[in-house]
Amino acid sequence: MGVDDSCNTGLVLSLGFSSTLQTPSKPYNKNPSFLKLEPNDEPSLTLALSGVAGGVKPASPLSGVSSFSSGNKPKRERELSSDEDEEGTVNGRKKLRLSKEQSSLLEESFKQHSTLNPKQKQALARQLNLKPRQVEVWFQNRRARTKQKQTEVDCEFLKKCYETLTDENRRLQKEVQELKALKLAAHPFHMQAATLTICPSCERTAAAGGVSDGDGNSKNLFSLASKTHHFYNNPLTNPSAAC
DNA sequence: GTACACAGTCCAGTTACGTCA
DNA sequence: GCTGACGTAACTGGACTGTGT
Repeated sequence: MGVDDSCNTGLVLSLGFSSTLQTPSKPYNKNPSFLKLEPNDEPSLTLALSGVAGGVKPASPLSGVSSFSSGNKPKRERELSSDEDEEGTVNGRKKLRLSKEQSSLLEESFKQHSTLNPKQKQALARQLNLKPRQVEVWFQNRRARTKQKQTEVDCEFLKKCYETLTDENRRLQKEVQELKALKLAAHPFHMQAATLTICPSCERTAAAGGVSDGDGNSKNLFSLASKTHHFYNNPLTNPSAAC
């Protein structure tokens, strides 16, 4: 799909929304998870150098080697408490199915806060007759699913944006063509110069083609065109951004 | 004040189990 | 009964933060 294609240009095109960036209120979160798009949010496209744009988590120079220097216990060993392998399974991985009551209570809790502090986790685990680790895992997976769903919704929204902008671009291109034709009809002698530009960023070059109007005033041949282009106040639809 | 170790937590990605068509 | 797809519990590894020494 064209929208998803990356060009290896080092540029990042992102769609942002002005009003409701929902971030969970907890100390550990540093990634912009749980970004929610609301129907009324104004989309804004930004173009930035990859890795320079805000919100991009910088890769640690030590990533990939940090485990060598870690003196920590292995995670598996650390996280398995003494009562945790009591099922007697080969690798301690016996999957259980949460009951409907457990699931609905977890859901209720998740609605109130998508992360848990240790006390909440303990309390919930006691209430559900689960291990705190299970509650923690459930919340992690639940957050991941929420994010995945949100990503899918965002993707659909971006597709629609793309289609809308494509249509808009087509319409504006057509309008430019019509205005050029109109201008040619009004100033047939300047046909050659008039074909030079359609873009405000080229205006300076075009101004060299200005002529005297007989009163000694230099007239910009492209004043009409540049006025037309100044309609593009919206950066989303400004064709000069593509230049 | 700084450096280090450690515990705790997060996320992204993966694995593996249970269920259902 | 077998099988593949799917949902999800559980795991792994890296990164980060807070705390104690």
